[in-house]
Amino acid sequence: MFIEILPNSDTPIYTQLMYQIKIGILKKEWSYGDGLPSVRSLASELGINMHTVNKAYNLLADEGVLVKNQKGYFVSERAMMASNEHTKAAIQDKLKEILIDKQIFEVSEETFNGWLNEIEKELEGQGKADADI
Amino acid sequence: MFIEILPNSDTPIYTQLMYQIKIGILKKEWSYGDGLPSVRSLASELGINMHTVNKAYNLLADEGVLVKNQKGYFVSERAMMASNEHTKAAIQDKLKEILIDKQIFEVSEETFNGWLNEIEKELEGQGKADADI
Amino acid sequence: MFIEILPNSDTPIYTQLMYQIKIGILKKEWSYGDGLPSVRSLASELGINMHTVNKAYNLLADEGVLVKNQKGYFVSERAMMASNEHTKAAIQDKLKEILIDKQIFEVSEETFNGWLNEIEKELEGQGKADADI
Amino acid sequence: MFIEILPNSDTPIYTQLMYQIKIGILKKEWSYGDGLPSVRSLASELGINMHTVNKAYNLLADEGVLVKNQKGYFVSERAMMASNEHTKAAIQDKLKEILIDKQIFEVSEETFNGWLNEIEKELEGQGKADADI
DNA sequence: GTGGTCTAGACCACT
DNA sequence: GTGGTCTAGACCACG
Repeated sequence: MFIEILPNSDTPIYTQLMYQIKIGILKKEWSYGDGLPSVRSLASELGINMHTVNKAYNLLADEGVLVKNQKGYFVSERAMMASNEHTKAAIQDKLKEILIDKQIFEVSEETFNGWLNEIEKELEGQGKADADI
Repeated sequence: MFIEILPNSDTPIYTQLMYQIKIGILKKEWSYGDGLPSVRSLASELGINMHTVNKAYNLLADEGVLVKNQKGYFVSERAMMASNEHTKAAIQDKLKEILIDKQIFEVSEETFNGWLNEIEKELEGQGKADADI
Repeated sequence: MFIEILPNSDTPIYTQLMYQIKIGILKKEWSYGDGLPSVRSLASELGINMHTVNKAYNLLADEGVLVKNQKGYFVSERAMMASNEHTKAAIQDKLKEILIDKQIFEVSEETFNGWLNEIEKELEGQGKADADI
Repeated sequence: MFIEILPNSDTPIYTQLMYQIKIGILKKEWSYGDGLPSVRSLASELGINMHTVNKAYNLLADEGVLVKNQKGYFVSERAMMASNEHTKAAIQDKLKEILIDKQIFEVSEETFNGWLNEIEKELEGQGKADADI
């Protein structure tokens, strides 16, 4: 799994990391039960601080995406990632902001749907390939 | 135009304000050339800091949604709000995050489309009413 | 509110702090909506690190005991502190451990109930006094 | 005696093991003078580290629940398990934490007593059955 | 002045 | 060698 971090982005590093890991799971580069790199090794590999990785891992554990035990962090069962109310509300809020900007900046329905498809195709990645076998 | 600010919210006040103004424009409560309340008056009306209103107005001017002259801030022509590359990229980034979470938390296509429709209907709101006249 | 931290205890400082704040709320030394000391001021007052206070505040916010906004941390409404399943399970697990030790070490029913009453009386504190008025 | 270890748990394995052994004693599956499985055999049976079993046994010996001699670890007399001051204080501290959370999260007296009874019944378990013989 | 983020580095608990 | 805790100190976002 190649994780790319942009240190000068306005999204915090730990947030970037959370999404990169989620993408890795969606692309089936990690599966249920797989262990993630240790906090310290991933930190040194990415050239960032241990605590930043730790924060990302912990938030993912709070969301139910990862589980932790004394041995480290692991990908949890999909069933555990049930979206709670808080998560749902957050998604809806973000969606509302996007739709407002879509209308204000007059992004056409075609362009918007093009983006949707493009991103969904990108997220399938390896998973799609597997399905084709 | 009724602007509602939630002081206890994760989203910064200036961001809330930006979206509330955009909603006002979408609902046609303000049209091209209309002047916005002065920074000071809006700040006191909403009970928030003057600098916060100023920041929101300035960012909206950066986005091309408002224009500023010696008299104050005004709603710009829709054509001026053409999405520049930066804005487009921002929308796409947000969209990607949403779609990742949608898949990770297994939000069904139906539920997601339901949200989309619900929000779009909400955004029509007053605008729709006007059209009916 | 006097908060006492034992740096050499085996319970982490942030946990001690969480319980001390909860006690403060139970004793009505803080009420709904009251703001807590700033992360940095409480840290310096207690002679501990800012991040430790921050962790305690954040965990209390996760539990619903506090709410945070851009202005700081505040005591949330009692209704918001609804015990979720996770919290309940944690309490039950702890309770089971206590009852096991109670029986293993042959703590009599009388002694145990004495402890219960003693602690509950201690927790009433100022609240009881108010009720007496 | 069936000992169940949950490797994915917040409570350390050695702690889980300590309580499982205490439960075994309460349920009279081991009595005064009975020898416990050797450190190595129990470790391999449970699929955990030898040091972990050793730590649990040693702590139980510290608490007076087990005694150690050249032949191994044995259940000590009930009288030896008399709660020392340190143990008492530990129980009271835990109890205080529970009662704080009970009040903060508004667990009703009925619910709480329900939990108490449920757990005590569970701890009788096999012991109760023996008594019936 | 408030909290948020990030870094650097130390010591400890668990296995 | 794993994560957990704590400290110290810097820079940024928000109001």
